[in-house]
Amino acid sequence: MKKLSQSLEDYIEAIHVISFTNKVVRVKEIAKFLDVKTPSVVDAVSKLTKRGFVNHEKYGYLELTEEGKKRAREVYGKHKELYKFLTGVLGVSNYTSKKDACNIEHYISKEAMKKMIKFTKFMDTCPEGNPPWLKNFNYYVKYGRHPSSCCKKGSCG
Amino acid sequence: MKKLSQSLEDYIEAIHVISFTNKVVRVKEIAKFLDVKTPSVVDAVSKLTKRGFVNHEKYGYLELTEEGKKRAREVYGKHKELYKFLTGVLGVSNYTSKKDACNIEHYISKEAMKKMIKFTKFMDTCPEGNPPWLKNFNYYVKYGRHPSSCCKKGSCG
DNA sequence: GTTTATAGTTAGATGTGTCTAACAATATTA
DNA sequence: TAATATTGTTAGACACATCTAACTATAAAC
Repeated sequence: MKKLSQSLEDYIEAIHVISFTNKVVRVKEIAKFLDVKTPSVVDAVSKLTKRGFVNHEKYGYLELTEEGKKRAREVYGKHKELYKFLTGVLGVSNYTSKKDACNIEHYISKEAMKKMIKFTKFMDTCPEGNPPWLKNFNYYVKYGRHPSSCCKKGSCG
Repeated sequence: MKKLSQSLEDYIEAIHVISFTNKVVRVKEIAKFLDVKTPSVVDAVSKLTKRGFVNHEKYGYLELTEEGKKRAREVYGKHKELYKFLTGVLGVSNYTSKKDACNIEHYISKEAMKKMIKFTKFMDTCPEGNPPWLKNFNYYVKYGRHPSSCCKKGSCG
């Protein structure tokens, strides 16, 4: 897989996400989305075009190539899963989880990501519904100790 | 708290960690530790000196100021906690956990870090010892399904 | 169909972080 | 203590990512 800087990955991801809601993607939209000025976008897009991730006709619309889409799905997939884990498992606020996911998505390994996804799924597929250990963790966060029922009578870890 | 780039944080952390085992810290050691050339170290150290994180006499030894030590402990603390979480909770390999911790330590928020530390502690202080949910998670990773005992007879989430 | 507004581009500057090559200071050792 | 080896520094180059200001192309309005 070709190496891309965090910055270029962000541009690809931005194009991907913008195209969920907009029929076409324009330079200006990307600038707004990433909070940068348009010349920065033009620069980045030109690099991405050269490297085969983006199609772009001068003064026209932008779109991801197949390779670009693939990469965007990878990065955005990590984003979503990180967000789910941070909010759903650790109970981090939505705002912070989003920010953290935006950063961490560029750095976390495939291996760790897989395990994290597994963990979220392990939680979501609990036969009991809301898993006892999650309730116990939330209790632990709130009161700084395990609930008295925790691990007594084999109730939960 | 003053802002520092990932790179400069790495230099501070390197000085901190090297000083665990070496009486004195030298430019060459940092270069080896971070796998960069010595001019890069000199550059970074000069910036850190100007900004009050490092004391350095030309051609002499290096040491962190009080502010530098404080920052180093913060960053390295995150590193250790991330490592513990990745290996201990998610079961990521030692090698990958170390690499991931090295990157993520610069980006993760205080809020998420706090929750993550809580979670590790929640695991470590389980009255049962090894928490049932962790065993169940490992089972889930291995076999792709919850063990039959899971959440039956109130055994565990 | 001109004029005006909007969007996109180019040129040039800045800041960061890295490198190689050449040079300077300290440490080692003969 | 003079020669040599090691370590540290400086100078200059390059890549990346951003910006402002000036310019150009397309779109909208009159």
